[in-house]
Amino acid sequence: MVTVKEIAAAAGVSPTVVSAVLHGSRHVRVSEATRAVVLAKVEELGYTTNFAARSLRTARSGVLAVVAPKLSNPVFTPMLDGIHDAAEERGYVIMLAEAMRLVDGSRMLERILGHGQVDGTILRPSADLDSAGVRSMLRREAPVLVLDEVDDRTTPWLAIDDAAAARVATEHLLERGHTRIGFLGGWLGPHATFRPRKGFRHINLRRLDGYRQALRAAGIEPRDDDVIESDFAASAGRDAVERIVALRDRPTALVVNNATTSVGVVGGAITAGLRVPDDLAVVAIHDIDVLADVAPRISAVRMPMYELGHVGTTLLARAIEGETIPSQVLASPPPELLRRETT
Amino acid sequence: MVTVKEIAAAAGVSPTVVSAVLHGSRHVRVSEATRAVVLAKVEELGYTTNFAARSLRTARSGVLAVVAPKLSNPVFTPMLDGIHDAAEERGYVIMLAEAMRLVDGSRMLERILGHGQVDGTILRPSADLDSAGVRSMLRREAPVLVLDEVDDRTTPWLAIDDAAAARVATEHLLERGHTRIGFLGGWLGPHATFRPRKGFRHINLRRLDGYRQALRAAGIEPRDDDVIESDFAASAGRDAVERIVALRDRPTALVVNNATTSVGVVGGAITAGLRVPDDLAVVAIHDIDVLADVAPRISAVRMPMYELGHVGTTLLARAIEGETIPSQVLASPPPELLRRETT
DNA sequence: CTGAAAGCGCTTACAG
DNA sequence: CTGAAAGCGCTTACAG
Repeated sequence: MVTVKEIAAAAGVSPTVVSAVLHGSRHVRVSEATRAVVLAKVEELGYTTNFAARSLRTARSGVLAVVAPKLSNPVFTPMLDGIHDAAEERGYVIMLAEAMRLVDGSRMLERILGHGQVDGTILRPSADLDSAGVRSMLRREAPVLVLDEVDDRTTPWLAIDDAAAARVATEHLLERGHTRIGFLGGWLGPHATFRPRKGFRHINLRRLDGYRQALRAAGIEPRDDDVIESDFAASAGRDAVERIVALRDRPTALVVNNATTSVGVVGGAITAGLRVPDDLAVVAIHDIDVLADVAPRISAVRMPMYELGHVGTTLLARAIEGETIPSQVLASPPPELLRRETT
Repeated sequence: MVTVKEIAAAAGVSPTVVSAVLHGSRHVRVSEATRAVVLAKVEELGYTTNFAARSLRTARSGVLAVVAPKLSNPVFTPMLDGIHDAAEERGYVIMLAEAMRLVDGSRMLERILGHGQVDGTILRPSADLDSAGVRSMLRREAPVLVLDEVDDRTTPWLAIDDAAAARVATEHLLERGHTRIGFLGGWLGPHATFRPRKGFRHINLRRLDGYRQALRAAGIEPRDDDVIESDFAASAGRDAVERIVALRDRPTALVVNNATTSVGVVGGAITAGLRVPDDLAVVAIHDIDVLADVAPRISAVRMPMYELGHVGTTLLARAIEGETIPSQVLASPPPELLRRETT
């Protein structure tokens, strides 16, 4: 392996100068001639940086960890794009980890908790913020930013206005003339397996709040039996629709709190012989590519996930540089309704 | 930050012993009593490994880079699961990178090409193996394994029997009585923007081969105009179906060489007023969750992507340890037909 | 404009 | 069973 020392020897300068040529220095000034010689030798001998050595010396790795549940969820795709773009702009590289895999003793958790490998972490929690792995992460000295969720502890967070998103969806259905609107999703009510900390309104509950606000604003009292608990799997939509169809007295429209589930909802409704949107209208919260390709195309509320990822990563980079960063709701762009064929 | 040296001082032993307690050593033996004291101090002072220092010393980072086009493609989900599982078993951690982002000068490429950060790379190429970034990666001394594709250069590869997958799909349609079967996908024929190297049959062309083999085995001469070039985007399926519907003389069944596209194909067919499968039968190559949730549910050939990722990662780990690994087609499990409602 | 030297924290052959 | 010492490759205050 070619080292700085070898380049220095070949170019007839000191390692100091090589290092300065490679990425500048406040203390060292290099003449154009020297710089050219060094660069030529770097090229000729095929020098590449040893990042382990650099990290050890500078106490910076240039790596950000991104932890999320089910990274393959298409909802995260634009968020990851935003994270990548901001990371590149700020000189960082991304290490991705599934939250589910961060069990005690996993290699990845070891690295996030250790030194010299990860400068900071973006954590997109699932409803349960309180796994042992996550808790130890929050105790680490390296900065953590909670993304797409609100945290009532001291960790800084950046979230979308989820209540507004559900309001936009519900208002759209109200405008289409519906008065009996259901809200379908996971981890919502008394049957949820996840128990939020006392007084803490997690992402799904904040959306539920928005849905209820919109109904009340239209003079409709929300009904608890129109809040339909389901799972997050794609198949959960089909299961839920089967239950809904069996009801004698049922909603004529649904706000579906999960883009993937909405595909199953519409698929299940059609299989059950319902006409969509005539017998059942559907709006998904979150837009994903496939919603525009199924038949009928599914209406959705676009969430600013790219912007969330981009702004969040920039905030984390600032935290790493020592700034104290504020927790906040992403101001713009607001959630936006995309009307398609299911409403 | 707590260091090995500090633990040693607190426990009244040398750094040598601390290191040996933390992860064994061929040369150093430690008594149970000493071990207990060291571990107690590690716990008490909250020691965590500095991975930069370890990597520098051992010349191993324990990090594998995984490079693929569009990681969010659901087709890759099980492959990434397999990679993660095998990595964990072998003591590695994964760094994910989008191939498209590995442009010249990107931070991530820099790291893959440098030392001390990445021990080896799994490369799932897109049809064009020849980007500048990829080429320089193949020139690096750190091992590279090409996954889910065949490479005619010296890089070792592990691939699925893609011809067999297309054969299975085509044979199923033949059994259902179809005699006019089309093959729809990207980068197939003379109109493809990608030009494979002379004599090189890339993944899509190998599937095309399998489709033709199955037709010929049934005594049907493949027709060039039944090979329908499309894009990989989900919307490409809708566009392609519009073109197909417009034909006076058209296939009654399609093998769709892309799971996401197949959703658009079925959606577009329904929007165009076709009955699926009566007017148009569809089989996708690759099974993804959503195919089982749309209406009608889409038939597919399951590809062993989890196994591909798992075996491939194990091979790469062996290559890193100095073994010469053979290029091969994954022997089992074979591609398997999942019959649903579109055939 | 350039060089000599120290040191980041770890692991490991070697000596006892 | 344990310790002293070297060194991985880099960057950086400091001296000139």
